[in-house]
Amino acid sequence: MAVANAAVKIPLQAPAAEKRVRNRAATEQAILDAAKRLLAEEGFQNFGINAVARGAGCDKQLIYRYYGGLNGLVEAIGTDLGSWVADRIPDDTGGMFLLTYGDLMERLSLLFLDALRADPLMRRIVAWEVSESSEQVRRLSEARSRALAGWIERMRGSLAPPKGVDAQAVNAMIFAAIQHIVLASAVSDQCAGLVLKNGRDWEKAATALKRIVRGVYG
Amino acid sequence: MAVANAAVKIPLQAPAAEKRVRNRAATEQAILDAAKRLLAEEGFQNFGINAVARGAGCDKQLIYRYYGGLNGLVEAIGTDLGSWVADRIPDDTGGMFLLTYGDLMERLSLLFLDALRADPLMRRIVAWEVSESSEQVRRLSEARSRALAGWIERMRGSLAPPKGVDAQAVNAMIFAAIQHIVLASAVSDQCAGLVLKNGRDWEKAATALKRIVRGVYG
DNA sequence: CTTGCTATTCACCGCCCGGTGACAGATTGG
DNA sequence: CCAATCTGTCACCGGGCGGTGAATAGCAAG
Repeated sequence: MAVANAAVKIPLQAPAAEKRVRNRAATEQAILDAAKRLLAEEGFQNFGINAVARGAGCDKQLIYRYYGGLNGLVEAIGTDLGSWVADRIPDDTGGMFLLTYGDLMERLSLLFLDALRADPLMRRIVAWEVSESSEQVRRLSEARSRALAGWIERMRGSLAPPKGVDAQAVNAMIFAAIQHIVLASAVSDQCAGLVLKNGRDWEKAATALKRIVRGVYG
Repeated sequence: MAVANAAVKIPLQAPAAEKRVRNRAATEQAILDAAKRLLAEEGFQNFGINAVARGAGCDKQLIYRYYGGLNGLVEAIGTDLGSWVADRIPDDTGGMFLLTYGDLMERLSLLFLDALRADPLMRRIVAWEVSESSEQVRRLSEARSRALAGWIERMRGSLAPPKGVDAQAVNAMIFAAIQHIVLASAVSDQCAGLVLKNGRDWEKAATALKRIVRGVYG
């Protein structure tokens, strides 16, 4: 009764309903999309040539041809990141008047918190950043950093931080806190003993964040 | 003059100067040490049965026999973590009188910052925690969390947080900030645009941290 | 010495990975 | 029509992984 030949292939991906059309641009896009999807959903751990090719429903050879391998593909993701960020974080003040630097930082913090919570790809990239120091991830990290810095710069306008406070260091701390708390919660629904499951939990976190910002910038 | 047989073994690890003595306890310890060393130095990415066995200079079969596989070994690392923490973070107040909750949190923050900076194993574990949600890492995470909570509890003594502040949430933010900034700096010498190379850079970070704590707790 | 027991090693399996060379079908230009 | 080119597929390689069954080397008691 045993199956004669062991190698029964299971069609894991791309049920083949749609026939592959010969179209390089579309294939490139499919590969890039698959890469982003895979990274966002599975994380960087199982991110590889074979997995991306499977996800894109094409042969891995095409990834070498069109992107020059994984490195090039990751770089392409990085290039996308700019517009990606711009699409997901509002650029205006949301109809509020930001009178003080404290107003600004409070708003930036909360926006960044929500944006990161809602963006699995960005989360995976941040997790990657703190886990590995390869050239690949460094490029990605720089792209992300640039996009973020640009956003902050645009929002800042002409507001200047108060004297006597090392705003750069303090802000780095604040953004670090946001990133870590979001990463930790995405993986285990808690961070340093603080449960972060439902909306009420996150309200507490947001309140704490505001308190910290206001404590420093008034 | 070529060597007849191709398989010239290069003695990568354990130069064989010391002959393996038949001693189960010692071997178990060697395996555990190798695992911790490997995890601390290489990170969780290439952490596996084969690598640990190589590092310990013994056969991987022994890891299965003595620890029941990688899971058991990781669990053993977790068990160690309690004493590990106790050895590395001072338990007393360092001769200072902590009069207020702000005093306490300032001191805890700085101690934790330094301890984490000095402990690569702990850093790798934290990075692991935010990158993967397997059962393995969950155990490790819990062990770390417990050890840390115990330490804080011991240090806290009878000091109570001020009313009107959600100390748990705020503290989670503060510890999150510390963890992320240390992780990021360990990998890329910077975090959110803030350079963190030499001691002066870290003084800035510490000052910012104090400012944040004092801003909240006075 | 022989008989066990225990610690340790060895050989091997199947699997998936990254990477490459050769091939097949469509499209285009002369 | 043929030839060149482009897009896409396939088969294969070496290597490392996790995992397992069997053999071997040292010790201890009888």
